[in-house]
Amino acid sequence: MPELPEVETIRRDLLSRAVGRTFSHIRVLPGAERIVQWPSPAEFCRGLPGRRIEDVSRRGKYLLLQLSDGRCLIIHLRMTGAILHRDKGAPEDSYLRICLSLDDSSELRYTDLRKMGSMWLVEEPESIVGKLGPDALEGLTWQTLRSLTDGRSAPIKAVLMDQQALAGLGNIYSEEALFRVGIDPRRPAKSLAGDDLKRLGKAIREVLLEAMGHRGSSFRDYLDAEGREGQHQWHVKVYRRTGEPCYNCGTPIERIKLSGRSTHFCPRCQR
DNA sequence: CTTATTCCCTGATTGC
DNA sequence: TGCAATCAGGGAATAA
Repeated sequence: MPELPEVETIRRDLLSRAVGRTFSHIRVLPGAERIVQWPSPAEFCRGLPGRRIEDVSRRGKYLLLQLSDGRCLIIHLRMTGAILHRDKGAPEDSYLRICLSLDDSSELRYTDLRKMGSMWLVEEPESIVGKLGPDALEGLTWQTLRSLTDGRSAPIKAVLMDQQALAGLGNIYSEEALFRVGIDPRRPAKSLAGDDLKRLGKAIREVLLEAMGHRGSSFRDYLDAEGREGQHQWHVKVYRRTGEPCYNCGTPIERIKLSGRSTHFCPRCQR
């Protein structure tokens, strides 16, 4: 389930592997049409060939490929999407949904077991990513956190995962950041003091940078653009550790449902 | 405006 | 052991 560190890892892979390359043939495999959100799959396949990839950027969990004709290819991986940069003749990958051939006999293979990912080919990227809040890595200050949490009675974890408040955090890294600062994920966002928010902002940054240092977390499906797993799953403190002892105090990690999402935390360390 | 729930999708895991 | 129910979860849509 790619969150900010995973998407950023892929972005960096693509900077060296795809920037400067030009799209040739595009294939949307049968049954994968709904991944292409805009324009129609047929227009999508006609629109990309001949366009060079000028840059790859990121907003939250969205990847943006800036193209030579001024348009932008936007990709969201949802839970099981991956972008694999392979030689044309490489062994086939499971769950291939969209194949974007490049001019150097390589291809970007979009694989996605659950077919929930999305792509857009648009003139104006803000039409897709404009609704996002500030990026959790680039745009985070504690004053920002204050303005996001102000007046909100929703659990702090729900606010951290709200992409229109703060873009980039999902279940893994919101849980890890809250554990790091000892804050109960159920606490109403507005109940956090300024000092809590300062520490939380720092923890979010630290957790994201550490995960990026490990090239992301591979719990089930995540692979980088070279097809390799990340390593941060071996370093999480609470995520999916239900019943296992807290590394701080030994208390079993609890799992609850919060806003429809499973949530892991230490009932003793997080108040 | 807010927060909570459902749906999408398919393979892995859990429970009886 | 076998098979059905549940789980995983980002974000859009919908309900309240």
